[in-house]
Order: sequence, then structure tokens, then C-alpha cells
Amino acid sequence: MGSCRRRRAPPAHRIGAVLVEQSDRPIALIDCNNFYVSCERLFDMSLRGIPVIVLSNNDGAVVARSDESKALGIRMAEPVFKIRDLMKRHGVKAMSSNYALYGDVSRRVSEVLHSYSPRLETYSIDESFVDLSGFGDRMETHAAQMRDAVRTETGIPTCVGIAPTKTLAKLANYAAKKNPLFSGVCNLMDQDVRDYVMRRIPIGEIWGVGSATEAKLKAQGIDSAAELRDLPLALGRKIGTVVLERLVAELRGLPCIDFEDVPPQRKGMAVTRSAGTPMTSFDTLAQAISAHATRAAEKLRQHGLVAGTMTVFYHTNPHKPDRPRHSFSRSIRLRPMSNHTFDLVDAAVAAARKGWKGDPSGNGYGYTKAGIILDDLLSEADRPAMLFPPDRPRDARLTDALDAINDRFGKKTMVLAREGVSRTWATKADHRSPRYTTRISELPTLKV
DNA sequence: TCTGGGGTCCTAGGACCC
DNA sequence: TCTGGGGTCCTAGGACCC
Repeated sequence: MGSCRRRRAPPAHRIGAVLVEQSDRPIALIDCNNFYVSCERLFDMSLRGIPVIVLSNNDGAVVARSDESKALGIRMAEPVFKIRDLMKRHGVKAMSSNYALYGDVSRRVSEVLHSYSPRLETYSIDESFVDLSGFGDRMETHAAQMRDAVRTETGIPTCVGIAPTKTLAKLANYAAKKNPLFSGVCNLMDQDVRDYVMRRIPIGEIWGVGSATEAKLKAQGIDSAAELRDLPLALGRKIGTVVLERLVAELRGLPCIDFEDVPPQRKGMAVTRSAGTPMTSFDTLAQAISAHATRAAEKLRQHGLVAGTMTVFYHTNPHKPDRPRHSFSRSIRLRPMSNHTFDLVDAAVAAARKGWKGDPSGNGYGYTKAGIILDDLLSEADRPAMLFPPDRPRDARLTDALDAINDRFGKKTMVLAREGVSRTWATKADHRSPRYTTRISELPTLKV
């Protein structure tokens, strides 16, 4: 340092085989505030200004909280039964999750964002990375305008973080949410501001630091984002793996995580559910497995994919160590690769039967969760040709008809008999809001 | 008696994310 | 009584081959 500062090449670092160097391209992360709660509040005014939470499938745990609920000390992923008293005392309103609604609102938010930058990466249902390079000094103003537009056009409040790497942009976003001084937009392109903020953010809040890494780092005396940033790269790799080494580099402004404006080919897909009541008979389990396999086949067809591997699993309640425990999982090859409902259901039920530990007296294991995981996904068009393809034109026409009917009249209008009609295994959702924007019968009505 | 080494592929499991 | 679901990436270790 000093008065004779010289211009020199920015320092480059090698991480694995990749050379990384300092970047001054601003990346913004725009994140919807309390997204699921905000979606519910769009259509139900009575939810505004009171503590609200949104529950996971089966109404089991908390997946979203309004500011009022956070202030009451309700934590993310908290089991609902543990906070029943608190909810009653403070009039906390609980909603079952309504993914049809959230997905639709998310698409609307994306539409607005697209008009603010040509380069956008949709990271999750409520977060997007936006490339702000080219806006120069106006980037902060631009970000603020983008935020206002989302608010005006969709009703959803957001915060924006700006920084040269994705990890720092996440950090900036965290600061924007926590500190009202930023007015919803925190820009960490400036070194001094960045350093100030990083000294005050605990490592547990950093994107990529989970509870395991947090514990390891704390044992080394590393508590703040700034301290993690200053950890030697080699030591980072030693404590974590290459993942932690990259994270340290990202905190220094060396981008290691690519901007993915074109979504990569997905690798796997899953349909898993907890049962409303424990499944004690193979019939019930087979019904649930059939329903999940049916849904998995639908998802494959929606994405124009076929799967080469299917894993079936089911297990008893892991939170009840005193009860008889059993967990089963089996992977099978699908040859030919398939997205046919019948192929998947047949294979899944056959595999599930192999692991069944039935007890004829009816006092068998109570399975609380079951699922189907598909891997080796390939686009239908790239499916390898078979020398002797099975001749099943009827299957294809049948699944087409199945999709058409369920598309038009709603999910589960037509199901395989195998799935059963009693649905005793089905998930609970006692507090679901109407599908305001995606079901004509559930449109909100206006009384004047 | 003394029984290689290096590469690749696959899988299971851990950690993390929203 | 009651504890989500759907993803990604990385590593270690076994199997297999020459």
C-alpha cells in the first residue's frame, strides 16, 4: 500500500484444476421475503399483520414463517406439535402448503425479473441470480427499481444483495434482510462495506456452511464470515473438502460457482411422501408405492424424459427409536429405459415386495414414509434404440389418455386400480388455501 | 516363504441447499 | 398422538481389469 500503488495483474488461485481470479462483475441475488407466507397473504387479507406459518406436507413441520412468527421464536423445520401451545397463546395461523399457488406466483416474479436483465438464473422457487454487469454506477438504482417492480406487479416483497460472487451475493442478501439501513438493497461491491458486513455475519449464516461444517470451524476458532475468508485455502480444503476451499475463495471475491442461465440437464427426480397413518399391511404400502410411481412417471413425461434406474424405499418412523425399526431400499435397472406408468408401477411394487417384513398377525412394522427415486435420466429423444423393442403401442396410447384426462379434469381424476380408493396412506393437509390462480373452481370471489 | 499396482467404474452415504 | 420433500455435489471404498 502507500502512495506509489502500482497496477499489477490480479492474483490468481488454482483450485483443483481450475484457475480462478478476482472478479468485478456484479451479481445480484433477489430473494422473496417469507415467500410462502407472502403468497398466502396475497389472497387472504386476514393473514396480514398476524403471525402466520406454512406447514410441510402432512402438516408436520414449519417451512415458512412471517416476521411476526419469527419474532415469537418459531424456528424453521420445527415440528408443529412442539409449538401448539405457543401457537394458541399468540393466535398463530397455520396454513398447509399449496405448491400450485407458490409455483404460479414464482413464475410471475420471474417474468418481471426477465425484463430487468437479459441474464437470469432461477435458483429456487423464491430466489434468482441476476447479472448486473453493464449497469455501471446505476446498478444499485437498477436493483431497487427491479425490487419495486416485483412488489407492484406481483405483490411480493423482496430483498437484493449485490456482490462479485454468488456466495457474497447471498451474504449481501442476508445483510439486506437483517439490517433496515440498507432499505432492501445491499451492495457489497465496495471492499470496505464488504469487510464491515463480513465481520458481523456468523459463519452459520453463510451459504454452504451447514451444522457439521459450522461445528468444525468453530472448533478452530473461526466464527465470522471475515475469519473464514482469511483462512488459508489449503486449510479450508483440509477442514472441509474442495467444497470448503471453493467457499473460502468465493468469500474472497474469486468466483468458483458458475452463473447458470441455461438450466443443466437434471440428474434425478423423486416422489416421496410421509403417510398420514403408519402403513401396516403390504396392500396399503403397495397402494402408496403405486401412487408415487404413477406420479413419478407423470413427471418424467412432463419433462420429456425416460429413466434408467429406479430406487424404491420405505421405512418406519426414525424419530421413534423405541418402536420396531426397519428400512428398506432397492435399486433396479429399467430396461428399456421408460416413462410408462405401468412399467414403473409394476417394477416398484415387485421391488417393494422383496423387502416386506410382514407379520400375519397384523402387528408388523408401521411404515411412515415411502418413495420412488429415478436416476439415469435421459431425454426421450436420446433414448437408446433397442434391437428388439417391446411392442406396446397400447401402453403409449393409454398413458397419453391418462395424462390428457388428468390434465383436463385435475390430478388423480383417473388412477390405476392398484392405487386403491381408500387412500389411508394419504398425506394430511387440513389447512390448505384454495388454488386461487390455477383452479377455476377455486378463484377468489369478490363481494361488493 | 515370498502374492502388484494403477486405472476406471459404480455405489452408498454424508453434507448441504431451499 | 404429532418431526417435509426434492434436489446437487463430493468422497471413500469395493469390484474389476490389465
